[in-house]
Amino acid sequence: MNQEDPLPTNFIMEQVRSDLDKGKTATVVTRFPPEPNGYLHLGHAKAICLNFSLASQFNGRCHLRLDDTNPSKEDKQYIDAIKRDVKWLGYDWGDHLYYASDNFDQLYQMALSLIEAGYAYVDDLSAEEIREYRGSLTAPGRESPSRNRTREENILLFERMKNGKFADGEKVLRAKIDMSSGNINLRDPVLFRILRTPHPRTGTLWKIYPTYDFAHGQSDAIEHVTHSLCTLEFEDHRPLYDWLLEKLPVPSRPRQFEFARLNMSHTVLSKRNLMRLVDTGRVTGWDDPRMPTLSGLRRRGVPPEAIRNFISKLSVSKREGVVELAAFEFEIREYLNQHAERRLAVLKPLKVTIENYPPGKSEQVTASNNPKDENAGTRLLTFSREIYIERDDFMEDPPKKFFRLGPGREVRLRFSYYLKCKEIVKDQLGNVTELRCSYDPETKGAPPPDGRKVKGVIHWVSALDAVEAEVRLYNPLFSDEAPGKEGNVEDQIDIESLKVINGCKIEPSLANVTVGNAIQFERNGYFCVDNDSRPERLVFNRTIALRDSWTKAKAD
RNA sequence: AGGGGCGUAGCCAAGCGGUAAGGCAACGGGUUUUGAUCCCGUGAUGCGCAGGUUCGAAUCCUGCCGCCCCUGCCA
Repeated sequence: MNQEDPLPTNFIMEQVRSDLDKGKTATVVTRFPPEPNGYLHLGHAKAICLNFSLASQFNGRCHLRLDDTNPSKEDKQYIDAIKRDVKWLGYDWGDHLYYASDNFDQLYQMALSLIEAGYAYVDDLSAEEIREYRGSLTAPGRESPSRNRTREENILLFERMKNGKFADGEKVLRAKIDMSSGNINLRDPVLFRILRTPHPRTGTLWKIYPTYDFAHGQSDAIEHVTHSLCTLEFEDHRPLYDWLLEKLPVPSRPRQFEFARLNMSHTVLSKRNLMRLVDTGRVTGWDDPRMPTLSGLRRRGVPPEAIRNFISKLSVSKREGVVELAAFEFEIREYLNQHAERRLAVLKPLKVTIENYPPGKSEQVTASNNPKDENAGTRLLTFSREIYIERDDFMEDPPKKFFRLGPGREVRLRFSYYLKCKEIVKDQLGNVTELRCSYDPETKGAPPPDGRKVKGVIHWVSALDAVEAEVRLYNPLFSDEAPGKEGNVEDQIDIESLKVINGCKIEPSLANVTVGNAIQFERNGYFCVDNDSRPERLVFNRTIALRDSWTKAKAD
């Protein structure tokens, strides 16, 4: 994964370069440390790309570390999903898969050494009391009565915590730092807590678990991580991160650097909100194609390359902002335009009978698979007397700038002939049910001898070999720019975010497309086969529509 | 008694004392058998505000203002 677009420089790269130049470190080791308590989303993608590409640019390495220090929230199912998603994004951690839980024993020993050094103590205070003693943002905290226990007593108590002699929450191990610090993280933070919940990996072996603050920096040190990247809300934790590394017998000295997390318009990117959407059943699951999860984007047909390009163009800074959805959509189209093969598919079919084309006759026309890629080759399409065109490509009473079909109008059928509308057939309700047209046999793949021009080119499918399919059209989950700012996200879902169309007529070659392949339905958008698709019932997802200046112009 | 961050175009963002990169969006124009793609063009006399230092300031100094984060035994 070395061949990415050149990354714009950013403050973290500059830091690394300078550390290398000054000899502060010989190699670069980063890590992506998700907690296995949910599915990865676009926000994680930023962290993944950042950590992996930073390491690869400097010929270092990036670890995947599952930060599994809280068994009450974590679950095994998430671990596999996380690994699968990171791989799908295009990154490889090689042999460097780690778990914070691998370090439980070492962390316990380190805690012991902190106690020995007089920097930690077992506290009897309840959770509520600790909160009370902590003080407030503007008032200093008070020292716990347990703060001055002897080392011996602390060690004994800590051992008993470990051996399950106390109930959950009865005691905690705290660092002894400064209850009057302006930084609340330094007011004797909790290092270990009692939790009888079985752990997905260590089972019932442990009755106590380290907190994030105690586990993270030390795990970084144990893995010899050099640059530990995290998001802005951990800036306040850095003094504690450094304090622990200084006091503990650690094998290396990692440093923490913070960057702004990704926010995107019309999207929610917090585990809490995504979980709500899933739990309330407002989406079909974590992999609903409308979800900004990696599994959702994958099912939607968004190529991992597009995600990587998007992230790499964002650059990295400490400014909290909101990236417009359009910037992401641009990268999806950009990639798909180069790589997706083109096919003809009629979403809302309108039957056309070509009166001057002999009944029973058919012929083949050649169609380019991808004008952007000569190697993609060509394919043959059947042309016949009866075809389907898009309902939206016909208007009985067209406005001035409408270039498509209308009574007496002529257009080109893509890759084949000129077609002229002679007559409209309607049902009793006045709905247009069929068009009777004529074609010009002298226009097959070439301009007519008389040089007349048509402005419109429309797609079509022969009634002879068209295949039926279901197509699911997606729009952003939220029409609101900043969903969830107030109120519940699940109540803000745009009902237009999913439209299912049945009875679409698509060219037969589309029946052979497999999951994971991107296809452009010409003039419509980029599509992929959904997991729900079966040979007898094809289902396609629209990844994203083509840019459309026509409907935009119409709206003005 | 508070602590930690951040302010450059609608959005993202370079810039590191020498006279405001780039991308997205938007808007014009051209090409086109996808109203797509592609190509060309248009935007900050000004960098949160006010002072100061300097020949010269988005960059240095001072003071304001605005926004975000922190009082889980979550991460």
